Amino acid sequence: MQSKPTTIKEIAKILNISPSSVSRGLHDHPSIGAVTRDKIKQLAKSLNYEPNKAAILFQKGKTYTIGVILPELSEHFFSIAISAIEDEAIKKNYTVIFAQSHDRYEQEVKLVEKMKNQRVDGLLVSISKDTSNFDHFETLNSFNIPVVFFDRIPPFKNVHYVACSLETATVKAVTYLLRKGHRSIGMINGPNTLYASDERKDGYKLAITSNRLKFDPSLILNCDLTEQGTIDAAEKFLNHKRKPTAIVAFNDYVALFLIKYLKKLDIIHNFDIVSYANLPIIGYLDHSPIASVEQYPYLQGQKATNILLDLIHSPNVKHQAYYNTIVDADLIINDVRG
Amino acid sequence: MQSKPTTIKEIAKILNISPSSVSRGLHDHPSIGAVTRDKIKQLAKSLNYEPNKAAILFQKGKTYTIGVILPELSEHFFSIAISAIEDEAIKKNYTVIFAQSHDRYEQEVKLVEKMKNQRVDGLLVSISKDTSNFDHFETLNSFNIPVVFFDRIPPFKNVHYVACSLETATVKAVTYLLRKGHRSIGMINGPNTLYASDERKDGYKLAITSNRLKFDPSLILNCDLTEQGTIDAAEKFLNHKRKPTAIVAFNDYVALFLIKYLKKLDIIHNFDIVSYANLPIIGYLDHSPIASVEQYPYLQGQKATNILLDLIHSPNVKHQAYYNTIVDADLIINDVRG
DNA sequence: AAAAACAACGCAAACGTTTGATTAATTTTG
DNA sequence: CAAAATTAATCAAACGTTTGCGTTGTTTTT
Repeated sequence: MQSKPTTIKEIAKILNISPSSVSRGLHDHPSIGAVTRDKIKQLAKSLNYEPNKAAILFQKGKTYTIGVILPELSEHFFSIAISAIEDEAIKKNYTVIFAQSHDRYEQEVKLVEKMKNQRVDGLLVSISKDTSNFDHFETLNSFNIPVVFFDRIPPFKNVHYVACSLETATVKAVTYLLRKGHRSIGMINGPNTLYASDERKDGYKLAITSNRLKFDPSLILNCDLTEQGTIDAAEKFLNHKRKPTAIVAFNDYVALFLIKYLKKLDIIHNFDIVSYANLPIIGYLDHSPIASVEQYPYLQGQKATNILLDLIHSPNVKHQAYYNTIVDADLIINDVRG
Repeated sequence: MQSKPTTIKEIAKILNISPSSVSRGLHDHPSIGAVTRDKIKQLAKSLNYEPNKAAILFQKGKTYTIGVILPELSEHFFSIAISAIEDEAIKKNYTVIFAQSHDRYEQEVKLVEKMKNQRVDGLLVSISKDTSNFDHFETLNSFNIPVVFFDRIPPFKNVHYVACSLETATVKAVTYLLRKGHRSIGMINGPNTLYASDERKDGYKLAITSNRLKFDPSLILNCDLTEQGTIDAAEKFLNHKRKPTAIVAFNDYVALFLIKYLKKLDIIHNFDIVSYANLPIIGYLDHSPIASVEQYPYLQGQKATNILLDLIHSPNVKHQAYYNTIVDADLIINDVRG
């Protein structure tokens, strides 16, 4: 009893007109009579006609689909971002397909290929941790598939991207700690492959030097963002000749690992920690960061999607201008301490 | 300079053979010579040929796409689940498209329609809070689109589903509290439209009665799962003639609202709270539930996806047997208290 | 040596929709 | 009233791939 979906052809046959007329009728094409148009629409509705999207996509060479590649959907930041992407896409009648790179470069390369095969109309990408080569995105260029990077973006400007000004945010964060009287501030930074790491570093430097203090590079440690990596960094700080009294953590996960470790050593009260917001309930922690950089994932997702849709709809001319959108990050002070 | 993707036709023309031969060559069809097959494959590779998926989908009437409809992607449980779904789907070369009902029935109905239009090969659904009518899924039946429900499932058995035995889990939870000496245990339950609410209620009853205690229905309160709803329920418990000493919260969000409220009143220490796991770091809370029901979202997502793919690949016969898969939930005791 | 079997390929239709070109019917215009 | 313009509809091709069937030419079987 499997009923096949109604087609334009069937409607045409019943009404004794041509399929093209039906198509035009359904699309309010000017060269169709009002009477037949109404008859077509009425019958279509009563037969529960649904356009066969596969056929349309095939015919038009467009898929009305945007692809999203991100490192890890279970990370709160990305789940919020893709939630925004879907909300925004559905408004414009686009469908979202997504895939996770699981922070692996090779997987990312494969997924870009896959998305290309799927003929997505555009691609939204947050690059993986260990992506330093960006050739796989070049291909998309020649196929005229626009790409907008968000949050985790490549370290150059000649691409479209939406990201936070983490530099500015970091300046705010470090300045806040300086105002609180801290004179030795450690930073557990991410890997150097990430542009986000550069920004944090630059912000740190800028905050220090513009307060006429001397910048000590050994107070910035790189970290692979794992728990062990965080512990290693923390240990180095504990043995540092200028043992920091405050630490800027790369993100809430690092902050969490750090807090866990410092709690275990029972020295958590000797430190003020500032982090970058990833987790929704970090503020409810026993010992939580005293301030957090809010990166507005929903807003980033929204903006990236709108830019992408804009590029999709814009004429095929090579853009020489790139969207380099910066979403302001804010420092959220977490007054209530546990 | 926008290069169009290579097609089978072009390959055929270059090799002076027919498109059908090229197609067969690429698919290792038996009735094609080994020599030409290799020539075809070689040329295809060198021309960077990628099959036009839209065309194939159209031709075959299959999309190799599964749709996922869930209430809210930013909820941790669902972000984990869909992460599993995608991981599982990509293994079998399926693509995932998803959409959020935002817990609204009307939206869910629309999305089911949309998914049907998209001609998904199958659908994975976690139903919205206020869905009590399930007609919109009936349509899919006649179109032979299998549906597997997961986690939030309809209150009847003649559908495919994967869910937790929340009844069993609740028995475990309440029994645990009874063993700890609690004699008045409150439950902040969800809305009655959810099957999950029934299960919790049944589990509660079962635990109480099988311990030869009398069941007091007024100790189970329904809640709309909002912060205010939680507070309302909490207030009722505080004014209850048998004021509970332990509370079973519908989920971590409710627990969070509850803890916040009880902390504000500074009576948090008078209560033991048990919850159902939604949030990754609930254990790090200042005051956290003493135990948590783990529902294994990743596992549920995996199983649901595999069942769906199974149904997709199984012959079109009407199944009279339904997959009713129960994933065991575990009670995780949270020994370390803040 | 004739008949049968097989291997390797081509032909053409099909999937559902859109769209430029065309025709037929009607109305307007000088 | 014939010619031109307008309206309303049809025709046919196209999008890329797959697949049942038919057609060769070659090899094996009797």
